[in-house]
Amino acid sequence: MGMTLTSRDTSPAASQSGPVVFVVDDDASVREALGALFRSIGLAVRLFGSALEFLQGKPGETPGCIVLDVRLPGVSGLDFQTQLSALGIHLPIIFMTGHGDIPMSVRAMKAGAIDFLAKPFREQDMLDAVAAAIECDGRRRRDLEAISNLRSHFASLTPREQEVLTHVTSGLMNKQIAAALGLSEITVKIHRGNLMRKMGARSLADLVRQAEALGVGTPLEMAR
Amino acid sequence: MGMTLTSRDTSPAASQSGPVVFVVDDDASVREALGALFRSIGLAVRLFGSALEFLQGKPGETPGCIVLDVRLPGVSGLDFQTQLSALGIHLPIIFMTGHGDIPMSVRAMKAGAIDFLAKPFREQDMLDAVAAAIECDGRRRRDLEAISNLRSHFASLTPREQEVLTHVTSGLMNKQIAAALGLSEITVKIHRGNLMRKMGARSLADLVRQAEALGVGTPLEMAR
DNA sequence: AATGAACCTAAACCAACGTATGATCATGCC
DNA sequence: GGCATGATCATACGTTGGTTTAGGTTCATT
Repeated sequence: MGMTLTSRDTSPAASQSGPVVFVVDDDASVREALGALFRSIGLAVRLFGSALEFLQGKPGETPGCIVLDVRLPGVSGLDFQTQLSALGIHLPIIFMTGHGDIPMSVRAMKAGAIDFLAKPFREQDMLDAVAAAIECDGRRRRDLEAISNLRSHFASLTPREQEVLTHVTSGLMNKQIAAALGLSEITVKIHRGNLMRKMGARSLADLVRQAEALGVGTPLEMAR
Repeated sequence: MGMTLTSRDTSPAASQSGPVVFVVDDDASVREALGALFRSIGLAVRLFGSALEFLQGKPGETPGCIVLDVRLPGVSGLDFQTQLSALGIHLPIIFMTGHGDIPMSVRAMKAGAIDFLAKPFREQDMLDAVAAAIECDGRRRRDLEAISNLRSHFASLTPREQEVLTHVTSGLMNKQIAAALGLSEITVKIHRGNLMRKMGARSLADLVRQAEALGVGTPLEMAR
């Protein structure tokens, strides 16, 4: 097969199709074999010969996972894992290697890899790992989107409203918040009503949970 | 930060001394060498020649970690890891092996092992792993104790109070709770006041956070 | 100059919350 | 029987929460 670069799949709707398996391996035959394997179960695939090539694409938005050879031209797969993390690309990684050792695999797993397969591996093991990785990425993305929504709601609050929110979710009464911020109680009530509406919180319990997810308004550990 | 608590493992007051390293290896010379190593930095050590021997002691209460050879008489170290988990013994495990392979190490790490060291390893690596494991166990125990306190508080509530708590932390008003439980509003107020006192919650925000930690009173995912 | 956004406040009002006080009833235990 | 506990309800009172209406300021943008 002369195809060396990205083999964009037939499906044109690359936006919201499904999870994609990014295969990064310098051995073209391995790439192609893996590509065929994943396509055989209906997964979209993109193939890359190096880390740089992979970065040239714009991953990170697309859901899926990375199948990564430890030995790459240029950087090592382990270092690449670190780079990706630093770049904010948190796609689950499945490592594979022909000449790996235990410390290598342990380092990869400690750094969050989903799996680490020594060549030769059974195809089923790879498929299982990819399935787990995609499942994991899906969960991560759902969680991320949930708190992203929360954050945008929080960002839509005025500074004052944000202050009031943190005080409210800390369990302070309107009177106390007013004193803390140098306001009258009625003003606090106004802000409070506004922020409840903007945050889409239908009860104080709602708001506290949202604040918990956002990491705001929990000043001290609860007593006892 | 080595807490230089005396290695008086002789004393029967094993209650609140410090973290203990449980070494499980069938090779007596390895056991002794590890024992000496850990004692040299002020850690308490207990040595075992087999998994059974280890279980004969009463671990699980004592904070610390396990240093475990993969090859053991009887069960394999990996299987033993599973057994311990099933037994509710969640001490962090550091594996070591002279004849391990990558799948073995990956399985161990996936099952939650702190580290997996191939012999021969550097002493410093083992010490680092043990330090990390003890730190991890400390965190786990602190978290566990916190929610254990919460649970005992929750258990001290009467059935009715528990019901009311879940409804309150779901964001319902007293009136709605009363309707849901077939009570009058005043009765709900009574229960509510009592449970706030018993739970040691000084505000509704407090209570919601406690309920969150307990996993009660979060009926539906928040809208939007 | 005008507009709008964010901020602040007040008066008035109603709903919700919380805590007494006092009482009834059933259960289980000594 | 006597006792404690849990559960229930009522009346009453005071506090807290929340909205509406009706103002006011400052500041940046238009």
